Amino acid sequence: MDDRHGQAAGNYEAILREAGVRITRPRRTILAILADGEDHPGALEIFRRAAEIDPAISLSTVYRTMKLLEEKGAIQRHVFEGGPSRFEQAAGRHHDHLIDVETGDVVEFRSDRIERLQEEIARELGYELVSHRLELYARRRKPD
Amino acid sequence: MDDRHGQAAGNYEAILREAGVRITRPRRTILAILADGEDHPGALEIFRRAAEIDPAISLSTVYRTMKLLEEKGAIQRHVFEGGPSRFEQAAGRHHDHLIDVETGDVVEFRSDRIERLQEEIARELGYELVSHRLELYARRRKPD
DNA sequence: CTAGCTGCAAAATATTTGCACGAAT
DNA sequence: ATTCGTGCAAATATTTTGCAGCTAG
Repeated sequence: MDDRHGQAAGNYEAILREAGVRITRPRRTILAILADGEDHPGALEIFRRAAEIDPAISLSTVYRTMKLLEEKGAIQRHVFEGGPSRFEQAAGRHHDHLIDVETGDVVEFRSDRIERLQEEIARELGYELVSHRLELYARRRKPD
Repeated sequence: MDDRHGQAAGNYEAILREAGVRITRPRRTILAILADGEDHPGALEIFRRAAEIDPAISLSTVYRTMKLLEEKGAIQRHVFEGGPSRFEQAAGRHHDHLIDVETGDVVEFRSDRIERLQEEIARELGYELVSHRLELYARRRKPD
């Protein structure tokens, strides 16, 4: 079965444990939310969802945990046009994002051709590619 | 001759005048800086350069002017990873950016192939492309 | 036990805005 | 003259941090 998410929750804990980091109550709560989410929530949204489970949790802890997870490579941070940071599980292979400009929804996609072209361009300019960011801002096509 | 910049300064004024906007001292100062710059300065950097010419200028005015110019389509705003907004003249044809992760320098490039692929991907996903953002974060290749 | 976490409040960063005065048309 | 723009200070939004108490290992 494709229990990508339930699996990922355990995976997060494993990653943190291995890094010698304590598994605390707030962290477990946040991890569960990340593992559950099909979307790309921001810090505040994660905080809201976490507060429902454990009202004692603080926004600072959400931010601290996100930073920690990002450093450990467990999640990825995205900053789409004019908005706050939003997060997603790092599990799965690399992909880029299409953002629905009307709803804010995010669609993931991947193009090996574009990936290759990027490497090529960087090389041509005398650089070594470290990372990249490709975002398509688009509007759902109406069948006219 | 390729007096892209001197020309652009006048161009800015024309754009603003046409929009029924007053050409004031601070605006003229900021416009001159934009027209001059070969780089992608942020609001604070523009403010610093402007203050050298006219110490009375305020940071608010820089922000207000940038917003105005952006609305009029005279400049483009970029928000690169983890930094404040940076601006560039909208003149010239579309291009993407490679950011030197060590120095923050920006190299402009353009790839018709990538442009086409993006259109294609959006269409395949059932969307109509509105705009996009492609940034390559890279490090200068050392000749080993 | 005790180093690492947490919540809270305050700071930091980037940007926007209300207001009374001054300048452009 | 009148409207629009400015500087200043205060407000906003997002994220980070100092600190004293709490807790996981």
